[in-house]
Amino acid sequence: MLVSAPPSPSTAAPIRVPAGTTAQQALKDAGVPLKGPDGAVVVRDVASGDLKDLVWAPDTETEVEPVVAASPEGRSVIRHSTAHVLAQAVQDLFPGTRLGIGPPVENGFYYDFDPERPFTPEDLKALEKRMQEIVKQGQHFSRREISDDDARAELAHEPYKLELIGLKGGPDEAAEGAGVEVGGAQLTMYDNRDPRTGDLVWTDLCRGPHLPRTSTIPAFSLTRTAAAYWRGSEKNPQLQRVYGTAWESKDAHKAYLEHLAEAERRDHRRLGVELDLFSFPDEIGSGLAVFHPKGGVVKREMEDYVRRRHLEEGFQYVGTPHISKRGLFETSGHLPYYEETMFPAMELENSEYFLKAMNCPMHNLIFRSRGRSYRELPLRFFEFGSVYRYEKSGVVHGLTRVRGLTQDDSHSYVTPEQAPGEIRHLLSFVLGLLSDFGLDDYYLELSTRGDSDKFIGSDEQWAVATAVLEEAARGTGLELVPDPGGAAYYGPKISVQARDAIGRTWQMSTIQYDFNQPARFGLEYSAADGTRQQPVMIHSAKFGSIERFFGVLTEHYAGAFPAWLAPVQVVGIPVTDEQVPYLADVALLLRARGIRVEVDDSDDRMQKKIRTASKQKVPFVLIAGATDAEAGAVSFRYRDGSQHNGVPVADAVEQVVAWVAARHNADPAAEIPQVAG
RNA sequence: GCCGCCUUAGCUCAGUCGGUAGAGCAUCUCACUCGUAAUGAGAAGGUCGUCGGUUCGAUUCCGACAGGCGGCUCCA
Repeated sequence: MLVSAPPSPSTAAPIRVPAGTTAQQALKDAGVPLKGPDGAVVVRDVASGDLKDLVWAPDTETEVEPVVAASPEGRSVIRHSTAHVLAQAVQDLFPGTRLGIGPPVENGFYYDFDPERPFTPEDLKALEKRMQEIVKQGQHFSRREISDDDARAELAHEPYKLELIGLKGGPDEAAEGAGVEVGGAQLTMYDNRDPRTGDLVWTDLCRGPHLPRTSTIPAFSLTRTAAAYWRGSEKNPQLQRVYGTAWESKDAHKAYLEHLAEAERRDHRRLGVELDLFSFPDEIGSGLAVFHPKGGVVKREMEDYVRRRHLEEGFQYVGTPHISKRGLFETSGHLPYYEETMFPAMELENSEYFLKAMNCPMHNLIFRSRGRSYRELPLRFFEFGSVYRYEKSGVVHGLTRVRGLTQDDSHSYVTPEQAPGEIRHLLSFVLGLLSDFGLDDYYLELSTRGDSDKFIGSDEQWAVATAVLEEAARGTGLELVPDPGGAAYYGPKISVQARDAIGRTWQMSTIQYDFNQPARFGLEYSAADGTRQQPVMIHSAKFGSIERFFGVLTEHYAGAFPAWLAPVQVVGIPVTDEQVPYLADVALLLRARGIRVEVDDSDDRMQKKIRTASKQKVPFVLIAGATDAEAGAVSFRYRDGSQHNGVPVADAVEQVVAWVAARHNADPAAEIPQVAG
């Protein structure tokens, strides 16, 4: 929670606040700005580390540090105060609406409500307008300590708040975000007061701190409404959540909205249609994608490269069917945990068959198909395994959450001694693979066992497995984020979170250490001393799923795929019809070298053809008019609009071939020297 | 699965206070032959998501279902 984050290292020298003086006055006297992005919005009590309102006046002389608007904590305070303004607006416009909680979140805030009826988009506009009025009024946020009993009396009409009072000071599981309401031992109310009359306008149970006045909120907007379960559990009633965003300046607000617009432009679902890559026909079913020829090219290039790299890294390509009898998933232990998320069984010949939701059990059968020797280990099986998962209807989302997907799945069978080395090997392999595709900014997450009883195996086994993974992860020097309780039931995992071109993170690769399935399948190998030993199994998916990775790559490149992945790498555009045969000959030369090339011989004008090629994000456009044809040359137009005119055909072919063969992820452009051959 | 919203031509969207519909782009045809992001003209294209109900009459109102969108929950 940002509000209670440790002091940031950039804070200036502490400021002395004399007893009985407000922090605000002390800052003012010290010349600390109180306006703008660099102005202080709250202060930190240096001794306790707690954040305090600017109007706070300590009883004894105290040292404080200013917390400025344009800092993570400052933004949280702005957002939290904006959430209060939203709640006030809601209760103004929709009297009788009960309040849930309203914490700051990444990039904004939300507030949960229990209204008479759900909010409409028009309601949102009206609320935003009312909020602007409240902001303009400059109401004071005024802190007031209150006893539990008094709070219960005062909030008798707010059942959700009453529930929070009962949870006060408890662990964070009270409710995500509840800490901002009832975080400390002493309950406090925040009264919003009219700046002129001092009249009480509105009040809310809140821990604070807050901005001094509503008019100190620099910029905000409401973004969407949604339902959310009270205290995050689907067993509880659903409340109406209103999301908003708030920033330290109008510029920062604008930049964030622009970021959202950019994300929308990059949305792979939109680009999938525009670039004719894939679709989700209703007739097939929700969450089941078909890849069109152009998407098929990208997918095949991805697969070809990944398959090749696996073979180079010592994996053996295997193949397994899409369905199997029930017993297999009972042996693996998956069924008790995942039957509900598997497609229902089909009954035939007195057996129940399931569409497979994971590949590992079948790989185990390949391992077990004959006796294995320690000399074979590490034994690495890999395939593009298609699995089907009955994802709940509300979670299916483009290519990133589907019901039919293909995992680039591998299982390494190793001796316990080999496990650390194999995990290091896998980690460097997946990181290399991701950067080959242009994703080279990532951090790692270590998912470990939680308290729930879904996890099988002994504490000691988990401890060993977790230690092995953690050591390998630390060895990469990358940031490692803990994820307690996030492990699979059979073992801990490392996942790679990659940041894309606009800073969003996606879970990609996973590496899991599994001591359970080898036991359940009775896997064994003959050791050097002739004894039979149980191998350790290491699961690894590099892309996670081909579909998801396709979607992420599409968004990362905004549809402008690197030349080596581009569905169409070269489009030939004749200035007039006369150059069509000439360009057709050039295309033949390129095609003979494996380049995907088309000649636009439609009866559009040349400018239109250039526009079409640009919109299709083709990396190389080769233009030829009479001048070029006579000179045996072509003119390059690159994706950024730059040109390179009069290039001899042989050189042009070599340039394209070399660029593609090098698998550059950057865009070719005129300024980049193109080395022939 | 839950809550809300949405579904009209291949795509993006107008429209009909209940009398079976329109634009731009894309497609096709014709003319134009042009040097770096839209040449012009014309044509074709929709049982208005599906199934029921109300009605003389439903794309429009109501219901169910399917699909989509935004969240929540979930995500081996």
